[in-house]
Amino acid sequence: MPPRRWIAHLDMDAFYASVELLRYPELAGRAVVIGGGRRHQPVLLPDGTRRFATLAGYAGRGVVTTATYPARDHGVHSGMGLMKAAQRAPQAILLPTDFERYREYSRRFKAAVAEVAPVIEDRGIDEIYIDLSEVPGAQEAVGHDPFGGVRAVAQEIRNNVRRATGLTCSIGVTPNKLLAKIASELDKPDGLTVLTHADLPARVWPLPVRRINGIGPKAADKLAALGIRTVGELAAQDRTLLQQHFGRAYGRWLHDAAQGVDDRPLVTRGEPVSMSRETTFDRDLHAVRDRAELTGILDTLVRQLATDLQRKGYAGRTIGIKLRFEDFRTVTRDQTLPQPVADAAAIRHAAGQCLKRVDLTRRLRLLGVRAAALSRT
DNA sequence: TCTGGGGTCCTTCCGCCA
DNA sequence: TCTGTGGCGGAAGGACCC
Repeated sequence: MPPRRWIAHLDMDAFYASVELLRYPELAGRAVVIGGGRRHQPVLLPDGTRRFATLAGYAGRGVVTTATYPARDHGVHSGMGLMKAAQRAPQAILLPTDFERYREYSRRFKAAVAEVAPVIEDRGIDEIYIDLSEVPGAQEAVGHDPFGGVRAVAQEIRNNVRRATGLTCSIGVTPNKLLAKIASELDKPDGLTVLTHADLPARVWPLPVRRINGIGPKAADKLAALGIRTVGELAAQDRTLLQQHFGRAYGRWLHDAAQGVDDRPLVTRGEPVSMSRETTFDRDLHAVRDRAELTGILDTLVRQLATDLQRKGYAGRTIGIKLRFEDFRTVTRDQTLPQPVADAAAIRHAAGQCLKRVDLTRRLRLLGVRAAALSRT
């Protein structure tokens, strides 16, 4: 008999916030929000304690990157504007993001997982998929629990992550990536959920369609307009009807997803496709009136991108810019060059050419530079 | 008080060419 | 030669995700 396929999805619990709590243990149990700019660093007082900024009176354009669970209880969620978060939880502590530190903990937890199960798909800084099918013991029953073996393996992974980082995570273990991603959220934080297809009607079908990875706000709205709100309601739909409304490929995928069907393999990381730098201004800028300031920002972004490319050993043949106007409309312009480039002067020149092809009547809120069609140098 | 920054992938359109 | 078709690379936009 072929081994049963067991795919785990591991998600670190409130990752950035939890890393910050490791260095500021006095904040444990408090509403803490990570986000905003460089300001709002904690200040070390003469008596050895620290003074933290709070959300009260926050002014500016930032959004919440992560919130601790107590902050979430006040209705604060990632992606929310900090101004709005300040209204909901003015007493919450505000900390700036420290990506260097999060990346370090990310490396640590992934190494801890790899000691137990080496087949890993990277899905960003705080989550991974793991193939447990071939891990010794994973296929065995334990006592009356037919899935006791794989449960034990997942628990061992959780213990190892905890030992290596001091952090908790949540794991979902199922026959595929789609269900594993859903399952890891069912018992968050610090949870372990094992599901098979037999559990679908009871555990997955009652969930809102948004819980399916790949159904975003647009698709969810469109489904709601058809009276489809839960995964179960989606599962009950006729495939051809879904294809009529969502196109052949996406319609079929929706239908499969609701049945828990997903045979995508794990992708053990390949080469990057693009690299970019972008920034949102403190205030909207006008192409003519604020020309000097815009030029300075563009030069900085170009230099950062060139540094990133060179440090990682890549060059890009397609250089592009991204502009966001005051009304949030976004445009991009690309230029493909005869040869890949990685130096600031060449990127700057190409970006300048792209910029000429945009109507710059409206004021701008964001500027970005991108290199694609990457090759190793 | 609106709405960050870094990505991936997909679709559509267009020009070029066989 | 005319017309059609289809592949392909590049460009633009959009949806989605962490």
